[in-house]
Amino acid sequence: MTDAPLSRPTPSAEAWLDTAYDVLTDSGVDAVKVMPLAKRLGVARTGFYWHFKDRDELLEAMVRRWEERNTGNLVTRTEAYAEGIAEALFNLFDCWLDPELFDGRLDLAIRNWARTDAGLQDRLDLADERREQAIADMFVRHGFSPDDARIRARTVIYTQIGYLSMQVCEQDDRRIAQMPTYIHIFSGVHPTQRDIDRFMTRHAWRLPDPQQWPKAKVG
Amino acid sequence: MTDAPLSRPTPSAEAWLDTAYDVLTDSGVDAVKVMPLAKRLGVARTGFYWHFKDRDELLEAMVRRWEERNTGNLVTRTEAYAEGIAEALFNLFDCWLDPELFDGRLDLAIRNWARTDAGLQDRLDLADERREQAIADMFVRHGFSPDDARIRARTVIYTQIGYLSMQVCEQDDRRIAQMPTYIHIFSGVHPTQRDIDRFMTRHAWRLPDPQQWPKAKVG
DNA sequence: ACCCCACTTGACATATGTGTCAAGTAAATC
DNA sequence: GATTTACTTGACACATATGTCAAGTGGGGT
Repeated sequence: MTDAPLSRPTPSAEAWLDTAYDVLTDSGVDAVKVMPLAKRLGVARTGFYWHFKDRDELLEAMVRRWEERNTGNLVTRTEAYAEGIAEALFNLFDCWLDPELFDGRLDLAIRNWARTDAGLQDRLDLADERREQAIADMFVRHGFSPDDARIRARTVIYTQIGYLSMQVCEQDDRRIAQMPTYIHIFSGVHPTQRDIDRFMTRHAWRLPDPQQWPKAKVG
Repeated sequence: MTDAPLSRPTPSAEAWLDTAYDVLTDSGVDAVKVMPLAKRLGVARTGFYWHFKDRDELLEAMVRRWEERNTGNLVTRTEAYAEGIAEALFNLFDCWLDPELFDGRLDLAIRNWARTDAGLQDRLDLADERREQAIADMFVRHGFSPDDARIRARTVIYTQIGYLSMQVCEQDDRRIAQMPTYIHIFSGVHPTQRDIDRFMTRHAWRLPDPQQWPKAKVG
């Protein structure tokens, strides 16, 4: 694992990286091997070593891609302006819908990989602590006690990681329809119609039919 | 993968199996290889093939071990008698504390493995559906609407799988202390002092100091 | 004392992976 | 048109894995 920042990868290095990413996210690190990647790219295996020192350097590049993405965006979403806890949670939920904000498949792959790589596990623990703290702070800002906020933050995080880990595949519209209920469970508060509409409008293009937007419950 | 039931393993087959289990649960399937297992056991690698047809047969035996354990016990816990939803959830939480009832490490290992094995993923999906249904039924019995019950069941399951997936390591007493709060989040109801005492008594031997048992909140 | 059964072993054949190196190619620069 | 630069290649050396097989060992039953 090098410390030097990977200097603007050439198109071909990029291709190795992209293929490695695909394999990592859908089969795990153990499947990221130079020989199969070469086969997939239809080039000679040895060319790899011109672009990367060794397999580890490729893997390190992938970890970078992850670090620069998931946690930062998530923390930023928790800091967005919100009138109440429901709106704040809706803001956070944007991450679960937009792969640009949070790459769930990559997060899961990194998480599994970390199980057998102590160094990576340390980096992951740091990321997790940052995420948990950011979400707990959000609850505190909306009037929850610090202890309660921390456990609620964990519930939110564990639920999302559990969702990813269980490979649930639902269509966006179904997931979105359930989100107001999740908000109620996580916060004890029913989102208002205004909260729901704001969220649904933001994700309207993911929803086939605006008539099916959920209605707020009296609460 | 054979269909014949594994007939009463010899002591030595048992040793292969146990070692394989250890490696599976702490490094994943990809690490379960005959050669390293042999090294660990200090015997010749080839002896393995007297006890098992091939590597797949060993893996299949491990999946059996999992199927015969986790889901069955969990479903049974959801069916235990309970005066209210809080007590019912406490009953379920026994699984998260007693490795005899639910082997979290094994569950996680199987889950990761299933990501690259379609057949196993199917078996896992069936297990997950059974678990979800059992927990949802439990909520319904305690007065929740079917839709709400289902999402609450998912929250409970995802939270636990997320907890496992995140490799959180906390001491039993800290986890136990937080459980009443989780109960409140999952059900919207604060457990009574009676619920808490019943649960704490059951797990007293895991708790160093009875003075620190949590107190019920007015709710 | 014998042999057989349960089990173990080392040698072999083969596949798949890593990484090095000197030679090859093709396009841009001089 | 010659040279340099960027990149690719096949041959080599080596490690690690799977699975087969014929030969070996050692304890219990006859």
